[in-house]
Amino acid sequence: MSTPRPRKPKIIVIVGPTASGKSDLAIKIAGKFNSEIISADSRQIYRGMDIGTAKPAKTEIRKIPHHLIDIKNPDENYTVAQYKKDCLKAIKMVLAKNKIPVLVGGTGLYIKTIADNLEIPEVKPDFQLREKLEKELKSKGLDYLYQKLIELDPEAAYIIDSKNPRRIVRALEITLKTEKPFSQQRKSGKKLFNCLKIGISLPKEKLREKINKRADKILKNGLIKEVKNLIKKYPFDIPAFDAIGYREIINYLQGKVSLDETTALIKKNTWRYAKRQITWFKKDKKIIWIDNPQKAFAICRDWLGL
RNA sequence: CCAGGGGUGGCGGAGUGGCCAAUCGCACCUGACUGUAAAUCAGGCGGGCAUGUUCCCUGCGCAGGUUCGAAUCCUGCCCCCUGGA
Repeated sequence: MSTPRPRKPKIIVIVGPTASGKSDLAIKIAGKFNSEIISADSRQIYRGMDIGTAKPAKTEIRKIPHHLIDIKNPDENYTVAQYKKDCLKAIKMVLAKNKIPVLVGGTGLYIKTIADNLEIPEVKPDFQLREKLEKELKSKGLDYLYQKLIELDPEAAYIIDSKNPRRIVRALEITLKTEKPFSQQRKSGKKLFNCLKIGISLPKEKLREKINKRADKILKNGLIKEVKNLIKKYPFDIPAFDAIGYREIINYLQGKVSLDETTALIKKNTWRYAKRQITWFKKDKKIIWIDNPQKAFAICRDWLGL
C-alpha cells in the first residue's frame, strides 16, 4: 500500500556550449509554454558585466522574466552552494505561478547541482584559511599541500587531482574544518525535479564561427568601455573578472597586450571554454541533443503532454 | 656575384656525434570537476601494431659520404633572410 508519491515538478533545462544559442532558444520556448527563465550562468549573475557575458537584451527580459541575472556585484562572493539555494527559490517561485521553469545556462556544475540535487559539503569558504594555504602553496609548493592532505584525509587525497591547487585547497579547507572526509561528503540527494534536458549541438566549424563573430560583436558593442568602468569601481583582480573577455581586456588596458592579440585571445579562450563545456555535458546521458530549435518545441510539447 | 646567418614534427622554436621519435610553447585530441566552475587541472600528440620504461617503420631542406653510431661532422646541390657590390 504505497501512497502515491507526489509527482516531481517538471522543469525544462537547456544546455550547450557558449554561443550555441541557448538564450534565444530558451526565450522562444518560454514564450510558447508559459514559462519563466532561470539562468545557470556563473558570470551573468554579476551586475555590470553585461556585454562580455552576452546577457539577454533588456527588451527580451521585459517580455519574459529572467531570474538569477544581475543578483550580485562583482566583488561579492558567490558560490555553487549559494546558487543552489537561489535557484531552488526561483524555481519554487515560478512553479507557484503555475509556470514551467526553464533553466538555461552553460555552467555545468550549476545545472548539475539542481538537476542531480548535489549536496554541497557544509563548509563555507574560509578566506583567511585559503589565504594562508595560498601562501604555503607559494612558499612550500603544491606537493607540500598535497602531502598535508594525504595525512589529514587520505581518501580525499585519493580523489583530488594531486596537481590542482584550487581543489587541494578546498579539500584541505573541508578536512580542516570537519571530521568527515571530503570523499564522504560528495553526495547527491534524491532528485527534486523531473527534468527535460535539451542540449544544443552544433558542428564544430559552425560553433567556432559563431564564437568568433560574437567576440567581434562584443568588442564592437563596447566591452572595453564596460571593463574600464568596472575596474574603476572594483579591484581588477577579483574572481568575477576571471571571465573570458574581461581578463583579456584588463590585460590590454594594463598595456600587456595589443588589441589584436586581445581579440585573438578572447576568441581562443572562448573556444577552449566551449570545448570544456562540451566535455562536461557529454557525460550527461539524459541530454537530448538537437541541432535545430524547431525540434525543441516538439520535444517540449510531447514531454509536457500538450 | 661576394660575405654572414639560416632551413627541425601542423606552426613557433630548442637541440650541435650515442641519454633523440627529438626539451618547450601554441594549435589539436581525450578527460577530470560537489561552496572560486567563463574557474582550476590531468593525459595524449610522426606512423604501425602483438601497445612495449627494452617492438617495428619512417624521420630533422635534397643527394651522397665519414663513423660501430649523425638532426648533430664532411662534400655537393636547392631554398630563405641580412649586409656589400
